Parts: sequence; structure tokens; C-alpha cells
Amino acid sequence: MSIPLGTAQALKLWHDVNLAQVHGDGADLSVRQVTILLTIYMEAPPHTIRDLAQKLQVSKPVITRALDSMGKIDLVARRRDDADRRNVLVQRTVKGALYLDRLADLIGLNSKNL
Amino acid sequence: MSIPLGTAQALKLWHDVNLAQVHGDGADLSVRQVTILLTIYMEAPPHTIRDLAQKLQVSKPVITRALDSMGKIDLVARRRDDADRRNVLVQRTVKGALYLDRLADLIGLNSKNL
DNA sequence: AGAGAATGAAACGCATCCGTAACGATTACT
DNA sequence: AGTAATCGTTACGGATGCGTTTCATTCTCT
Repeated sequence: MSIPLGTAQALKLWHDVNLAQVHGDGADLSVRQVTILLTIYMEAPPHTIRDLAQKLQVSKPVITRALDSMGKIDLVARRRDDADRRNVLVQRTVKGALYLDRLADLIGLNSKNL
Repeated sequence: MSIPLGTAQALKLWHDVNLAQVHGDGADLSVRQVTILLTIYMEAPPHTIRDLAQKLQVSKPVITRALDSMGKIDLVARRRDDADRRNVLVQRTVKGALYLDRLADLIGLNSKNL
């Protein structure tokens, strides 16, 4: 199913959802952070810091710090890998899933009047 | 025309476009900045700082500083209002239009495989 | 003309983020 | 065992953004 989105419609979608994020009470994440969060929840686990950094083409400290800030508000969690204790496994949380559900709702709602 | 976007599709769209922004050579703007930029280009002029602040429900300094940083890379321009010299009229630029065209393309491309 | 309102910018303090370069812990290799 | 490689984190220096408050300029209204 292919609905070519007009320029104006695409930009209106982007504007409205972004505006909702700015107003929203939820933590307003940076573009990098949302991208990392989405990768964690959309791709199959396990996720290590190195994998995420490579997949998103950013440095490892970027991932570490994003996990720090998002972990602080329980959007994501860390766990040591018992098999290889150098690795850190990034895990999903209920709050993170809810956050993305809400985001998907916003996008979905705003994409219906196109 | 109403195509209800599934949760997974909506999130994939958001992920892919955001990822492209992260990778893109273009200036990576904050969520607030993109929203301001989109408002300037999608709504009819004239745009004053006060109008933008009120429309987006943010403080005026947020607008001023966003225009500072986006103006520095020619995504937008300022001009004094000759009728009321207190006002600053925010103006579009070629580079800003190109930036949004590219963004719309990204959204459009990524919305075609839903 | 003069008091007051309105507009945008600048100042201040604070928080966050980035890139690079080290660093400690753990595992792999020989 | 002992050296080298891998992984994630931390440290450092710098840049940017935000909210609030203050400020200079310009207009309005009497």
C-alpha cells in the first residue's frame, strides 16, 4: 500500500507531532535519544552498546550517555551479560514501551487527516 | 483519505527519518528548532517573535535563540518591520526551503512502504 | 511632551550534550 | 601465566539550549 505523501502533508505531520512532543509532559528526548530508544524497541534483542553505536553510526559514549539519561527516567534498563561480562545488555521497560505507544498514537492520529 | 498507521509502521517511520537526520550532513536541529522552522514555512507570514512564541507556547527567548542559531546557518532571516520598528519579521530563505524539501522527501520516501 | 506598555534581545546561572582521549574490567590468544 | 584485544565507562574541554530576569528601543495614549 503506497500513499505518496505530499510535501505539505509530510511537513504538517512532522510539525504537529514535534509540537506535541515540545508541549508534552513527558521527557523531551533529543533526536539521537529517540532514535536509540526506537532501535532498542524495534529491533530484536540482544542490544549491546557496541551494536547500537555501530548500527546508528555514532560513538559509544553517545550510547552510554543516552542510556544514562533515559535509564534515569526508566525508559530503558541495563544488565550485565553473564556469558561475557564485558557486555552490557540493554533492556526494555514498561515505561519505555508506554512512551513509544504514546508516540505511535501521536503519529497515527496526525497521519489520518492527510 | 484515511490510512490508519499501525504502531510498528508509525514508529519505523519516526525511527528512519530521525536516523537520517542524525546521519545527515545538515545541521541537526533540536525538536524545538525544527518545530519553529516548520511553523515559519508552513504558516502565512508575517511572523514575529511574539507570534511564534505564542503559537508554539514557548518563551520569547526560545524563539530569539532559535532564530540566532538557525540564522547563523541561513535557514531563516530577520528583518525589522518598517511599519512598527519594535517588531522583527522572520523571513524564509532559499536554504531553509531546501532543508525542508529534503525533510519532506525523507518523510515521503519512508511513508511509501507502509 | 511624557508616562506607560509592548517588543525583542542580552545577561545570568544551570543543565545537557558532543567528540576525543584515557581508563578499568574482562576475555582471547599464544 | 602473561600479553594483547575488546567492551563499556569516565574524564576533559567545549558548545549549545533553556528559563527567568533585566534591558534598550519603539510605539501608544493622554
